[in-house]
Amino acid sequence: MTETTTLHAAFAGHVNAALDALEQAGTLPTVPRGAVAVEPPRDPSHGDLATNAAMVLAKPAGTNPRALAEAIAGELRKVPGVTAVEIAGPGFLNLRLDPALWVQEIRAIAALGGDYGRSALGAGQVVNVEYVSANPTGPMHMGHCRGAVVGDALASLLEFAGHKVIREYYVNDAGGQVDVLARSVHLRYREALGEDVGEVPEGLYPGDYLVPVGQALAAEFGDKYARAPDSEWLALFRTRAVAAMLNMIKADLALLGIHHDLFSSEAELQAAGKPEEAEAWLRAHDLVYDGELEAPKGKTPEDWEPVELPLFRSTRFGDDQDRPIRKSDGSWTYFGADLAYHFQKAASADALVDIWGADHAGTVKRIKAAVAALTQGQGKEKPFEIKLVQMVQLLKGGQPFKMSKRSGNFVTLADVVEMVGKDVVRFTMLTRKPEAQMDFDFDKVVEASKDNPVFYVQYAHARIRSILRKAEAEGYAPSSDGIELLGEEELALVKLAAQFPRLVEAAAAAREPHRIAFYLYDLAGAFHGYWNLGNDKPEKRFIVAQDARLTGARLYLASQIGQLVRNGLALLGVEAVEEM
RNA sequence: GCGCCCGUAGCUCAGCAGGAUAGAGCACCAGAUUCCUAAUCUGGGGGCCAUGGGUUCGAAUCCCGUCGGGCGCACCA
Repeated sequence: MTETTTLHAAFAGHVNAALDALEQAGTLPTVPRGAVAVEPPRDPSHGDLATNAAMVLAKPAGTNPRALAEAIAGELRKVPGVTAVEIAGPGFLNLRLDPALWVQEIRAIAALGGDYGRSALGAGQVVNVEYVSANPTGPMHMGHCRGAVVGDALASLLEFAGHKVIREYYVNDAGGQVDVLARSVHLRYREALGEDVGEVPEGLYPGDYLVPVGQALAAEFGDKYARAPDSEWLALFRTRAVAAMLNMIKADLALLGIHHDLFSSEAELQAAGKPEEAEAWLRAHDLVYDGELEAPKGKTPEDWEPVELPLFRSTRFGDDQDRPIRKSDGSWTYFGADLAYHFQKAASADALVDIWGADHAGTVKRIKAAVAALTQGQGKEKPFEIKLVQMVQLLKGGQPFKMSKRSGNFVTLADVVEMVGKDVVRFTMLTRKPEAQMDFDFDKVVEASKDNPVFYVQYAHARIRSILRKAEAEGYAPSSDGIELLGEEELALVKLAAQFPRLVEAAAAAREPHRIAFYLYDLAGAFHGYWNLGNDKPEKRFIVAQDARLTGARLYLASQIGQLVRNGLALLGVEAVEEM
């Protein structure tokens, strides 16, 4: 065997081979097997692995589950290492495996090291993951944090599952907000020149973070633009301000260990005429027309008046109303530029994933519609998913914490990372499924107590490193020589470890990195439980005096569990610490 | 009014492409420390999986209605 095959992958293959054999023998007609699963049963007394193949295939095959189960069982009994195959319940096939087979899985972890769990599932397909994409008008705040962490972990997970991943950030540097930014910076520029500007007027960004930007411009240009009309400085100040904000955002993201491959500028996209190209194509296919915008649903504002605008026919794709791609002054709406942007992304990827905040949920339908229309027109529709991460409610001592970029009085990501650390922030954001709302209580998280699952997991790794150090000092070394000496308790740990590869695939397919975090928590729990056996029973400790073979085998197991914890934490971007 | 997300133990949440008796942490109760890190572990009580229907061999999981919470609803981004 030149390639190391993990145990679950091997048995998925064995079940498949058994079905092949039955097809060839004419026992089973050729039917799709998509729903066939091979997984450990919830109840360990049911065996080591179970498959639902007979139940799932009975109906399409026109036979009954028990009869089919008998036939499959016959094939599976031939597989080396299978000690028993039982048919249970409505037609489950429960397999019991030779413990030696499980023990081999430890060697697989050792052989593959950091690659244990890596999958070819993605088959090299290029997936573009766009995440964060916060407006470049200020530093990152906690509202951006969840999407940033989830997107980054998802990107790592997809990579590990065999995709080529592009980590992309879309820079909205073309709209009205960046003009406001430029004017705010101009104010700070005049302030830096000695002018008393007083309070920052309503409608401009008041945050102190713009002060150094104004100072830099004052140092570079003197009072050249202090009294000049904005036509002379607006574009320049906008460019400078956006660049400064982007640098700040990149520094903030770096604190979380996040680095994008690509920053795409909306302004450059527009300068290159991409939205015009998209519009022309959509008009040619009757997907954009000049029409009257409907009044908003619900409460209609007093100043509502009908206008004619170029509209995209998103209602054809299930949206509530057609959406404008240009404003009445002819400039692009956010949507108009965004559809061109997504079209551009689709050209260099096999699939697209966007991570958005839930406050943008209302625009999902229109952009999905536009991407479907445009990529269909290009030949084949590109898979495009939008993962919405729900709001994070910031609490401090039970009191809600308000965040508002305009007030300039918000909780920055940098502050939080400084307070609690990157690992706590990242892990905490991943210990809840993204589509559920979340409370982030500072006092709780700052506590850094055992309430934080991240410590529980890191502690498991630290303990492993600790025992390996201690053993080395006492002259023991991990060794697979005595691996057959490992018993029930060790096997339970191995069985949990062996699930990692299929978990990676399931999590990647579902685009749900949080599953890795929960798995690591379980794994850490199993390890701590095993460790504590030694409290009552000295013979269950890792280091057993006078038994170098058993000690070596247990250290070998510990070492591989440590490797596994590192592999999982690496996907989440959390450090595996040596000691605590 | 409409769209999307959520509703599982007292609290915070898992539940793996419907699967066999619904899980964990916290809190509560009872225990464990001359012991490789007690930042830990062992045992116990606690559930009409919001609610009413439907789909099927089987539903916390899929479909429809209702109730409750969140987000959004012009040319903003």
